[in-house]
Amino acid sequence: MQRKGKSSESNAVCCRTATSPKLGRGRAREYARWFKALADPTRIRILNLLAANRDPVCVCDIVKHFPVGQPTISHHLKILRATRFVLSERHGTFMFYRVNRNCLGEFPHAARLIMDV
Amino acid sequence: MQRKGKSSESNAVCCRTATSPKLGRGRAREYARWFKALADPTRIRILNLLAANRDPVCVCDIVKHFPVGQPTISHHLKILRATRFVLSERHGTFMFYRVNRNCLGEFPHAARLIMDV
DNA sequence: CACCTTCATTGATGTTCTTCGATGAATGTG
DNA sequence: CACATTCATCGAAGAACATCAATGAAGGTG
Repeated sequence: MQRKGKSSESNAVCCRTATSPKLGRGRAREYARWFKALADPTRIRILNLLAANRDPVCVCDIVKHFPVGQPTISHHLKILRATRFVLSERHGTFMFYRVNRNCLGEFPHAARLIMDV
Repeated sequence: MQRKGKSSESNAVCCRTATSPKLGRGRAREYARWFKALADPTRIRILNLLAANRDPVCVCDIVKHFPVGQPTISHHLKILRATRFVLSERHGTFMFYRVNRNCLGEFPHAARLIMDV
């Protein structure tokens, strides 16, 4: 590579050397996991359903609105809970889920950390 | 929550019926694709590298900062470009990439559409 | 205590994703 | 025009993912 200085010195290849990313590999992995939780249409709509309901919703009621089985919904809920997008509480046999509205504020924050100077 | 008519009729299972998601399936797929573009640590760090450089950066300069090959970087750039997270322009043999800062504003917007009432 | 309901977990299957090496296309250089 | 360089694309391999049917666990009901 080393496209050579027409005269001499510059051993810069194409352009000038770029500044490295500031985000460490660990933190990038964290963010990726966070975004990956939203990288599925069903999960996005589960989140949207929960947001549309003021009160917590139980799993069987969520299942009714989607063309996938209950184990799949449980799987998605587990991912959403692990990333803090939803919160859960149990009442007897029932598990009630609700959206974690604190997450709303984290979006601009994450965006700034990744894409801002 | 409608714990089922102790006496008779109500065949409602657990609670009261929940409101359906407002986001259509098509739009949810769109958003999922958008978030999926950020669901990889390498892509997040590429974005962060481009954001850290005021001037556009060429592919070979990006490659230098990552432990993956040039075809892989090109693949990631293609995804980031398709989702408008980065913009590109060519100069001779070189392709220069830069972050699309307009995307910053889209994060809170998307979050509100999905998670807000 | 036997039974039912709700939900989570397991194991399997097909699809999608990340990565690689090899190749191709476009452009510049002697 | 022959050759080198930059970058994109292709095909393959392995990992990760979404989904399902079956099963398990926890709690309520008679």
